Amino acid sequence: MHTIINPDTGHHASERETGHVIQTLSGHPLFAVLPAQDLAQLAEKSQIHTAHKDQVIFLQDEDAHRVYFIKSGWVKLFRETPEGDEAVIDVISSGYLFGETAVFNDKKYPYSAQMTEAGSYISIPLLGFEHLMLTSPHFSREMMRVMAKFRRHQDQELEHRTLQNTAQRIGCFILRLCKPDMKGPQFIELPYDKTLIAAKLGMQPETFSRGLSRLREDTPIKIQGSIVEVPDVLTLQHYCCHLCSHTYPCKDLI
Amino acid sequence: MHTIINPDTGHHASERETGHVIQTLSGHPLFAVLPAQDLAQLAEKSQIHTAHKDQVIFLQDEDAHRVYFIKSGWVKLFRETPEGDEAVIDVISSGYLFGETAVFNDKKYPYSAQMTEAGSYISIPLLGFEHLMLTSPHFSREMMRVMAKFRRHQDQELEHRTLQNTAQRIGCFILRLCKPDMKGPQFIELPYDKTLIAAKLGMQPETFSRGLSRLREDTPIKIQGSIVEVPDVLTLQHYCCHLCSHTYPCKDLI
DNA sequence: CGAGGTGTTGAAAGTGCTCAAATGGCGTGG
DNA sequence: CCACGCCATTTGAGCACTTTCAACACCTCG
Repeated sequence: MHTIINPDTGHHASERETGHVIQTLSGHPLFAVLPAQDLAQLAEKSQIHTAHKDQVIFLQDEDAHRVYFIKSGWVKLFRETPEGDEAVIDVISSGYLFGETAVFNDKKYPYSAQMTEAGSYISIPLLGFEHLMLTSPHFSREMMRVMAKFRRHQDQELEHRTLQNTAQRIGCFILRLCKPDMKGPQFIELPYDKTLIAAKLGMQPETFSRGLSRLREDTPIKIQGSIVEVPDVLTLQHYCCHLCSHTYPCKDLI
Repeated sequence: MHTIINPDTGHHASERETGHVIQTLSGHPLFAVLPAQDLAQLAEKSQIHTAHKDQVIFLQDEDAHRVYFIKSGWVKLFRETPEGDEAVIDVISSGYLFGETAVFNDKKYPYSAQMTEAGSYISIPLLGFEHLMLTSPHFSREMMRVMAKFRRHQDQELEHRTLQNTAQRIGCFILRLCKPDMKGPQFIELPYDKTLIAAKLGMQPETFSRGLSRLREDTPIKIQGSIVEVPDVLTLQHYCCHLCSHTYPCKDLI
């Protein structure tokens, strides 16, 4: 059921593709600090991949040869227990880097990565990435900035699990999809499966469904399928955030 | 009840103290990579502090001027919500660095730090630390290694909250205090308050107490006060780890 | 001895999970 | 076009676990 991509069987990058890679990567603060020459060199060795839904990008504990950057679609990062349970570490989308922590320590991926919506991503050779970290202080500084930001994100995640109930966690999830400054009603589309959102928030699908109902009772929110209407950000914010040590808007991660 | 230390009122480091700082820091892989000269320069600007129980080292959102390194005692890292609830991020001891994520992003501490047992720590000027990261690739590489390791630690923490019940989390906590290779019985002393352990594991003190009782029923473990006798690591391991995606021994963090 | 802190225990309420079943949408094959 | 089956989602009922509130034991310290 899992399809493995061999990262080494990709075609050589065409010039046109390399240009595309450069353009995509330079949108990320991490690569934006690189001199054009370094970026071009890295891009030449990188590849663009398209992936179908459910495609596995790598598996936990596999030897890591490449790091990845999402262009489109959604990627689930997760670990599996011997019993077959799955712990979702994160679900990330366009503009996010993953697999990069393998550069340090044991050069094995610490989690599995799987596409949950069809999309595309760029793969970058680990060695080139590592080389940049050793030669460019700006690059490594930026890398540390990204890592530090992610750490805060994780701290917050853990805090939420401890202090918030399920309805509040769901509300917080929706809140992050809203435009914080926008007054008045806004319409949000849930970015992926409710089942997957549940897993990401650390709850069962049934609990998620009930949590959504409760949110509907407790706040003026309206939900139809995957469309959520938030009549007023402030009300929702008051409902979710009063148990949290962070102040809204608390945008995190890269 | 909170006592604030002003990091700037410390005395100038004596030569003898500087030697001590060098010796302590060089025990950490992060500082071990530094050339003797760089380390000496950093140590000169660093200070040793002794702290009593409950002393506050810094508060969340405070401007960060120094990073810290524990020599002895235990330090609680936590955040507080407007409602007065406390989320314990971690409880760390000798050999651990903290406050260092403030170097990146906004130069504010992302959490509060408080001594929970009397002890001592070294404070290092943020600027000197930052300078090293920009000038020494080895140092910044090591820094990233530490950060990456911590990230895995956090991933595991989150997984535990999702998949393990309280008794198993407690068992896992005890297991980490054991010598993994040692056959036969071993005696462990709980390193700090049960109340604090409960908070670190994300549960109420009562739940911790009951979890301990249940652990006593389900495994051949014996507990008297803060002394735990583990007759056999394997039994405990089987009890706690079968729901976890990591394989014991799963030592983490620095 | 009394006060305060730490840890334990009991009872009741709340929360989330499990298992089971129903609902509804959607694509496929007839 | 419709019937069917599959899958995601919802709903229900019962259960297990955790929290809450309250009471109490124990220890230490003044």
